Amino acid sequence: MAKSSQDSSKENAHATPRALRETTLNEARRALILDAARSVFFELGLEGASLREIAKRAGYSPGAIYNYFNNREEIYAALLSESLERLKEAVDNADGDAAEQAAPALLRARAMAFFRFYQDNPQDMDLGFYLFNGAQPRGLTPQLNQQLNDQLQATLLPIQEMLINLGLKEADAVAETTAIFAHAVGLLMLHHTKRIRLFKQDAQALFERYLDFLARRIP
Amino acid sequence: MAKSSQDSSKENAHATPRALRETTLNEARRALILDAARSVFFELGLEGASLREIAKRAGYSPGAIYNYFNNREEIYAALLSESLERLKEAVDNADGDAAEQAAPALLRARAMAFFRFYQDNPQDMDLGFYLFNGAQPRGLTPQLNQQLNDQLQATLLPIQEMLINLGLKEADAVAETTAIFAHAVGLLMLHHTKRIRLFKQDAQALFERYLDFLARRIP
Amino acid sequence: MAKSSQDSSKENAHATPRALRETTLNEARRALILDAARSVFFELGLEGASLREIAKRAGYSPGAIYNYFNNREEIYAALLSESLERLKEAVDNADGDAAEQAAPALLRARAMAFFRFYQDNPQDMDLGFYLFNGAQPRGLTPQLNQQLNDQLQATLLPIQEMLINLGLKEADAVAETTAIFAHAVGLLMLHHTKRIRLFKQDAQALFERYLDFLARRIP
Amino acid sequence: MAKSSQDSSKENAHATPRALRETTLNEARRALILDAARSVFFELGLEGASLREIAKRAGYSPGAIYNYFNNREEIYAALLSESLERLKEAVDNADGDAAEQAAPALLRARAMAFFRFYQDNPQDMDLGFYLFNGAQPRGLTPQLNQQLNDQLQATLLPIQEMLINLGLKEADAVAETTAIFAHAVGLLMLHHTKRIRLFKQDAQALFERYLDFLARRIP
DNA sequence: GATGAATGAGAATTCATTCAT
DNA sequence: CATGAATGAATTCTCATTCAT
Repeated sequence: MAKSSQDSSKENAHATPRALRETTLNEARRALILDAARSVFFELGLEGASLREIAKRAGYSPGAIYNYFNNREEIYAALLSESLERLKEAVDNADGDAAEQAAPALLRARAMAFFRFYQDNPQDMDLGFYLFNGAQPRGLTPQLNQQLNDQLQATLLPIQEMLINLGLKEADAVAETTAIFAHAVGLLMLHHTKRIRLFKQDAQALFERYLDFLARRIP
Repeated sequence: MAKSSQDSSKENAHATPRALRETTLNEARRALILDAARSVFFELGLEGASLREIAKRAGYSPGAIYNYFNNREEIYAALLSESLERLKEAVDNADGDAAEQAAPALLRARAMAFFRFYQDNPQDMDLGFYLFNGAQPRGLTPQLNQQLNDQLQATLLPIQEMLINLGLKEADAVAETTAIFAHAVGLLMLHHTKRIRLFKQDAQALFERYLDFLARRIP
Repeated sequence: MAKSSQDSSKENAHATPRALRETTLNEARRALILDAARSVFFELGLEGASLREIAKRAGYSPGAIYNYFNNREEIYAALLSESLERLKEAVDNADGDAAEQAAPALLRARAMAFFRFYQDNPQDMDLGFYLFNGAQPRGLTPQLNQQLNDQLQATLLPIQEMLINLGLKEADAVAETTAIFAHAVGLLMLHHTKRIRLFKQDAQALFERYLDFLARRIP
Repeated sequence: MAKSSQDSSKENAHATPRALRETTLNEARRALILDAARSVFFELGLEGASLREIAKRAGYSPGAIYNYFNNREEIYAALLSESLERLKEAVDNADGDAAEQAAPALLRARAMAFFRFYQDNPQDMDLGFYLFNGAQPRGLTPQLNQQLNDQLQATLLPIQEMLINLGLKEADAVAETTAIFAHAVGLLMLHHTKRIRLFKQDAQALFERYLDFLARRIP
């Protein structure tokens, strides 16, 4: 089944050459559709992102899409999942040269990586808001919904870990992580909708300011 | 020009009795439509809020609506404007019995009033997100957009004033107001989309926590 | 509301000239659509009878149809209802010159009228089979279903009355009416599907034969 | 020519061992598909019986089906053919313990067997109506159509024989057989569509009543 | 023989908006 | 002012069938 490409690496373990080739092809085509979907979504936004348009850009007839996805929402879910993967990578790689540095520096690096990812990729935020709207977005199976939730949480783990590392108790670390997340989200909203201009403020500067205050609270 | 009734008070300044009567009638009918729109929007959400449904509830035919609004978005804008009025009222009345209290208490009361308004009225948040998405939402004239922006800012003024009152410089007060706003928005997003459950946190508690830390920074 | 034209005669009782004109126009347009639907249904059968095709033949866009009918099934229901009206008329008028005749002659005249109606109008049979398929055809409200059932029954009443007139007890008359109905339906099926050719028989002759035997049983 | 497997016994007469094996295999696979089709058809009805679903249940890909049938209708034809076989079997076996009984009892037993078969297997009736609709159903070759007609006729032969046995002339026996067939079909229609409820009658009781009257006419 | 990707036509609805009346 | 009929474009999704592999 082409439709469940998630862990194809394992599935391919003992595949025949032919099956392997087909799976690979399939994934390439799935990726093609996802690329088209992303481009549509980013250019035309939610409203313009119709199956027709996605199919057209992918060079497919509308019906063909259903060989790779069960419905429109699943495409978005796949897009979001992939976006969260990139986010996770961004946060995981935040330490970079600073890997040897002290915990406070690492905390800041990771939080900033999170912030910068969404600051630099506004469309990824839209994606998240679209699908994270409501407890269980229509069209998504509970499994898919759960998976996306898990991915989101995994993304924030490196920040939480560092807070614990800095001496916070588990409970406090979770609360603080949530607060950091919320603060970032709020600022990013203001930033991307340009409402922040009303206050003549800069989102990134404000987020750094928040981290400054945080650093003072956690010695 | 029945369609731009916003500042009708000024327009009416030198109106003839007949024109005045008509304008008044017009506004009453506009209000009727807005009532219908609000009820639709609150009951069925954005998706279900079709012009037809609004017209039906207002006792009008679909076409008649266009005598009062240029398009569907304008109705939403009017709804949002009215929502912002209610928000402003909520914040302005926050002092309540505490009016005689010290500045820190007032700051907290006002910030909490803002937070609570959106916590208790999720639909008002939806409205805001729908129209505040993007620099100049489709279907809205720059004037209308500006007006909504102004209303939003006016809403936060009481908080900013109190920060100045507490000794912050104008610039710092604006920054802090923005930060409070952002933090509230971020938490409210997590709250209404129920994502906050992932972290097993409570939005209001976290917001109060934020205000606690703020109070320590501003003695 | 144009959509419930059923008892428009009563509704029009005290209508203003304008309302009257509009109602009349409306019914004419409804009739236009029904004509188109009938022609589609009769030419292309069930499968080809799409809303699109009906709209095209009626000179309407697909969406316009929905001003007159709530869905596709309702059109068919209206078609069937109208067909049953014609059937009823045929049976009611069966006595004709024979009105003065003896009961046995009248019974035969009525039964034959029923039979002939469906023999001469095969499409009306298709219509009936389509909508009378299953206890409550999808898309039909219970009310509509009930109405059609009632119409069907009313159609057979003149036959039943005559059987009572001939001395049958109520219960026997109902059973016999049902049997006559079933026999007619069975023969008509064989006739219209041309299966009767296999037996080199003539449907009408067989039905008359059935009535002959019946006459002998009921002296 | 795998696709016209109907009289494979003759075709195999002088087949090479290899061809024989292949033909046998083929028929087994055809049967597999038919089993799947039957299960789909009985579970989901005509509407839900898509080629895809049939293929899935048969463990085939959609395309593979076309190696065994030229189109969807042909599958239904095969299903109907098989249904008629079962019907024939039911009628042929009707005599049962009554085989030694008098002709009137046998006539009744056979007619009732016919009736009961369709009363107990509504889906077999649907199948028949689907394909016996119109002189030469779409998608069916004249040959196939002829074959199904023959099968249907063969089914009624035991009844006709018994009528002759009871003294009816050939012509009368055919007419009476047709009438019995029609009466059964009409009642079964009323029964399966539940219309018979309108008259508060029982289909089987009415059919027995018909046979009672018939018995009196044929001493 | 079998696959399954792809087509292309088609399905019923919905809706904001326009405009003659 | 108000009507409501009409448009026309759009929506997602389904399916029998074909065909390169």
